[in-house]
Amino acid sequence: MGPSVERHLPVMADVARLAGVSHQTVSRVLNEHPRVREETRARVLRAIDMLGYRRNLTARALVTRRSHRLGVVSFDTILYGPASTVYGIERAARAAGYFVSIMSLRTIDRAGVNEAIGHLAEQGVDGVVVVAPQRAAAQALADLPAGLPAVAVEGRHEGDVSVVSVDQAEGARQATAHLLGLGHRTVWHVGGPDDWLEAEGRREGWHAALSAAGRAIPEALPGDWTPRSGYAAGKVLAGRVAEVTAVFVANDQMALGLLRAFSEAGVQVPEQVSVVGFDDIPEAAYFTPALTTVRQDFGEVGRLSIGLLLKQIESAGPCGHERLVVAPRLVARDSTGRARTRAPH
Amino acid sequence: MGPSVERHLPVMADVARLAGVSHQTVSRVLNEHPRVREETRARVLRAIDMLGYRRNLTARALVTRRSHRLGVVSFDTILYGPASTVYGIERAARAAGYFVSIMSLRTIDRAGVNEAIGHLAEQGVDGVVVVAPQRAAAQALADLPAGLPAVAVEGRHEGDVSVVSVDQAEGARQATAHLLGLGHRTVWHVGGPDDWLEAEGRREGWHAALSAAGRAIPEALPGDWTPRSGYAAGKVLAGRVAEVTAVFVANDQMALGLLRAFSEAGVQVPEQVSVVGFDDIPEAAYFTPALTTVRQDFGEVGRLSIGLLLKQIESAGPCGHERLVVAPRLVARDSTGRARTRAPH
DNA sequence: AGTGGCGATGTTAACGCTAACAACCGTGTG
DNA sequence: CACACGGTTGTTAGCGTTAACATCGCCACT
Repeated sequence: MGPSVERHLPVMADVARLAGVSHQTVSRVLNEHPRVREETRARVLRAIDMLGYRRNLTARALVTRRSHRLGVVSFDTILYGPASTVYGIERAARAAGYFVSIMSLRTIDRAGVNEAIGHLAEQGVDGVVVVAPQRAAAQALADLPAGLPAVAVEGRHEGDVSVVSVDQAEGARQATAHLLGLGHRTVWHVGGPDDWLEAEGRREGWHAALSAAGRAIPEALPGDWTPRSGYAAGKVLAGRVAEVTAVFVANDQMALGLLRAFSEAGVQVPEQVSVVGFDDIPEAAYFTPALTTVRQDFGEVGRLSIGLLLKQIESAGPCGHERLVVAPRLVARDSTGRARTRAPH
Repeated sequence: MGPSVERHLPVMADVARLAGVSHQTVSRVLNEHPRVREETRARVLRAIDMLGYRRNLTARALVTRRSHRLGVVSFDTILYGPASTVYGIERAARAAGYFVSIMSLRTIDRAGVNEAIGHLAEQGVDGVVVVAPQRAAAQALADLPAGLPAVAVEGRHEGDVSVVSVDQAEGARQATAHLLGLGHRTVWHVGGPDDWLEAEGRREGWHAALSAAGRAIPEALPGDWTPRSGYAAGKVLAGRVAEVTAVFVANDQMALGLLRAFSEAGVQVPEQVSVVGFDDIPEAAYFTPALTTVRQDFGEVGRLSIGLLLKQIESAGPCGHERLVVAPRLVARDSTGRARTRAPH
């Protein structure tokens, strides 16, 4: 039998020996250093191939102090929004030559977020993206480990962290304005959970649009993003169908529940009531009726946040916190229509 | 001013100096070695706290040859199924003290999967979970880097890799049997993409259940998981409503499209046609009508796959490939009902 | 012919940690 | 009182890589 089969994986020194060069030359070939003779490079590459050598990026990270890995802290990555955001981040990171380590949290409290960031820092990530749609998560960014580059996504501009977010208020304004433009006197609202910044932004945009038009502002109904809560809100609104002609629901899942409640109560959409959602989940176009909603560009959010993070990492300093905003856009479908005319005009 | 602020992060030696012990003692405290005097431990912990020291797990990984990180290769992590699976895996991994690095692929070909696994191996993960619902991904597992522990999820039992999967055929059988039990003569099927193993399993289960009952087996309609394709299938089936009384759709999103097509065509569900989906996405209970579907336990899949992987890692040897199967279960809602009686019984 | 310069390669010393072994100390025993 | 022993701590040597510097030819120029 040949040499023991159960040996270590080959290391640079093994390649060097086989190629008849020093391990540093192997390193140079791997790092595409320009000052290596073509013939030497070929010999090294052949040796690498023969041994099936793979470099150990852990050792490299130790000496270069760069792991080429980024951490992502998120919350409930099954929800369409966070899942899409994380996906966008991961794609952008990989395009830039970085890996991504993920921590999804079940509970979002300041301590939990801090702990997650701490773990990632120990693991040696070069920076972190915190998808922080909740107030508590945004606050946690105030006490980051010193010197760790970080970017918040969907967060609030607190502390010295750069933030990338979709302009929730703008989306809500578009949704509300769209409904007012169709002749509705006012627009009702089913909101998201109070501790979510996105819920707050959407509520604000809705409120602002109504104010700007000088319309009455109905009290918002509470919701928690789930279809169930939208259903409950729908039951309530269906009972007041005389006065309700348009509803802006803070996300598509709740809009689904609301449509269901309306359908059960015999309320016709859009003939009696118009409905707008938010998110444009893949199912939205196939709701009955197809849902008018607001689409967010998660890919862009991912690209921008990674761009900002890499700028911090590469400049090796806290280079002024920025705030980048991505505009959402309304996608009009069949759940919105002209208001029933109460009085002849 | 005190000592230069722009110094390195503190390392073990700094802690040791401040605590008046050797760095090895610091290491022992951190690793909860039993042979450390209580008072020494306290002094070290105090020093750690004062300096804000965090250990460098990269250095630790280099010497222990254990990164406590696992790689996950997946595909389109926005889809409910993969997203849930990845989430389940991540939770189980963290519960076991492991971190997770994710690579979501856009295209699933053998080369792409291999490359992803290779990158993760270089990064020093202790093992990989490959969420391989497509034939091509499952095949890629045949040529894994030697010595890298791996587990496939939703894959096929090829090569020497352990596999954890939901019993798709069983779920489809339950769905089909449920419909037959309601008096339907036969059950139509809208399938998933041909290259997905899950689509294949669901089709097989449907086929087997019909065969076992000695029923006619209609030709399956093609689909690609999207609501759009379900809608198209729904249009076709609505045109044949005389003969179609029950449909098993391979996932919930397509079922949504199908319900929409039925609704547009005036086909009543479940009065005229019963519909069953697969996945139990959070929206399913709020479709109109609420969708009868098949629920998969992704948490269990995550736990089992991590369990299998850690067994391989800790035994440090390829300990016989296993095949674990998780049973899905039917969730009956309002989209299924008794068959219209053609002839008096 | 001597010297400067540059391209290609080798040598040495980290990076921050753990494993292995050595050393020390107080105590109980022959 | 010498000695063994076990609990506690220190010392040394890597893990596999890159950075920094040293070396060695070779050619061009004065």
